[in-house]
Amino acid sequence: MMLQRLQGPRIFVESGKELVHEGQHQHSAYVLCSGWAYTYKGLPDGQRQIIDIQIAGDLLGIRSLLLKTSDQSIVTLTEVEVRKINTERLSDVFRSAPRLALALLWAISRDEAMMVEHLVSLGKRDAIMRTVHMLLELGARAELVGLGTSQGFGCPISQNILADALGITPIHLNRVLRQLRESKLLVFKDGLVTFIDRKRLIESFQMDFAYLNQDIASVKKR
Amino acid sequence: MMLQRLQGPRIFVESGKELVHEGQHQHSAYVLCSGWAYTYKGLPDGQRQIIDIQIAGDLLGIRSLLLKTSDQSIVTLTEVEVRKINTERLSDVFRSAPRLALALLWAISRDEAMMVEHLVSLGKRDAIMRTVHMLLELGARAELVGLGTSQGFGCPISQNILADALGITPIHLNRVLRQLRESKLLVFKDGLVTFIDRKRLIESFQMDFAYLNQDIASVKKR
DNA sequence: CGCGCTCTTGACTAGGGTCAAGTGCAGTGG
DNA sequence: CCACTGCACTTGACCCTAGTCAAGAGCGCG
Repeated sequence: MMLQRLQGPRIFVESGKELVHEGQHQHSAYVLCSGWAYTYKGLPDGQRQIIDIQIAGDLLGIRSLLLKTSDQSIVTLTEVEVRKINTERLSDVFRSAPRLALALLWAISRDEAMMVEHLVSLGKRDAIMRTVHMLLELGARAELVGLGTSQGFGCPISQNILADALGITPIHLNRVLRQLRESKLLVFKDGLVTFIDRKRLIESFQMDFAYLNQDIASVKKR
Repeated sequence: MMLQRLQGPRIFVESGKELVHEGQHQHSAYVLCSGWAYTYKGLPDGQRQIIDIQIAGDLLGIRSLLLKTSDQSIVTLTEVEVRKINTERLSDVFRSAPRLALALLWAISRDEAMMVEHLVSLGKRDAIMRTVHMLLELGARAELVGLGTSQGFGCPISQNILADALGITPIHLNRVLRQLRESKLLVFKDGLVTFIDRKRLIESFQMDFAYLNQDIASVKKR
């Protein structure tokens, strides 16, 4: 990617830190080079809904990049390595490299496709399906960047956090995980997700992950 | 907006037609000049989750604009007037008018902010809150483009469709609407939403619609 | 050692889904 | 003019998924 031109120096951040805070005015976007993070939105009553979970190669905070104040918070799940994206030069770069603008747009589109899928999960899938879907998606993405195999992947997410992403309570998530474990479909233990019977998982839950492998439209080829 | 340069001629489409179909390859984006539409994603079991509802002034299909195949369908709720957005010239336009690229990015961001809010609703709010939130949001947006007042607005959405957007069954939505009617908060009848006690609605449900009025970040001013 | 964290499990409850039946149209055709 | 059909909306009875409350286990850490 030509995104290099937009990037600042490497920054290392420890686990559990807030990279961007909801309501923050001077916020920037980052490329996540290594480690895990998640984006959430808080509710007035103190609850929070996790919007998405990011791994190496993902962009952080592009969503609210152009908004004056970020409406979401970003928190690290592990130690991470990020590079700040230089937003002041955006418009210059677009002029000199319009294809980069398209690349950025494409990255955002992929991001949105995942968010849409998440939204569908919360709207129409029950707890087990949500859980399976999320873990399979994370597994597929981890595999794409070499952080896992088709058998499983290291997943530094606590049940509390995963539950906040899935829109269910940690207690119920725990029950679901037990159920999946007992029916020999997958195991999530000690930060390690193991797909025992991946084929059966995908089939019996009718999952479709095409949206992860979206090609860029012909628009770019010119 | 300078979006004019990207637009094709006016097109009129009747109510209930699919503008873009899920899985379609040659799909384009549109500006919705008048009328209502919604975007949904279908599930293998025949259900569907409505992602968002669009009114005059909104963009249709920008989300999957850069993806080879659209993963969502767009359907008209009324007769609509749209203008096709010329995507072949995108990269040219970006070169000559990089600020337009930013404007587009900004439009996408606002769009995403609404989607995030929708996601939060599905994840963390119960049926009444979801309903109130959705109707207040639609009301605020309708008011912004002159299609309603703070008292209410014309809302050409059937309970079935609204339920599919809210992630609840039409039956339950009906119960919720009755409850809201009986507690003298709002009435949704004959395609007309009337806020009886808007202040109490917003207060008792702790709604925050700041995300609808996001200013563009300073990035653009250069 | 005790505190705090994540995880686990059980018992009970409630919000929302399912099933089923009925009402009130607008459209259509006899 | 009056069936007859189809659709959007209502409402009731019942059930099940997931939330709540409560308690305990295992573990890293000051």
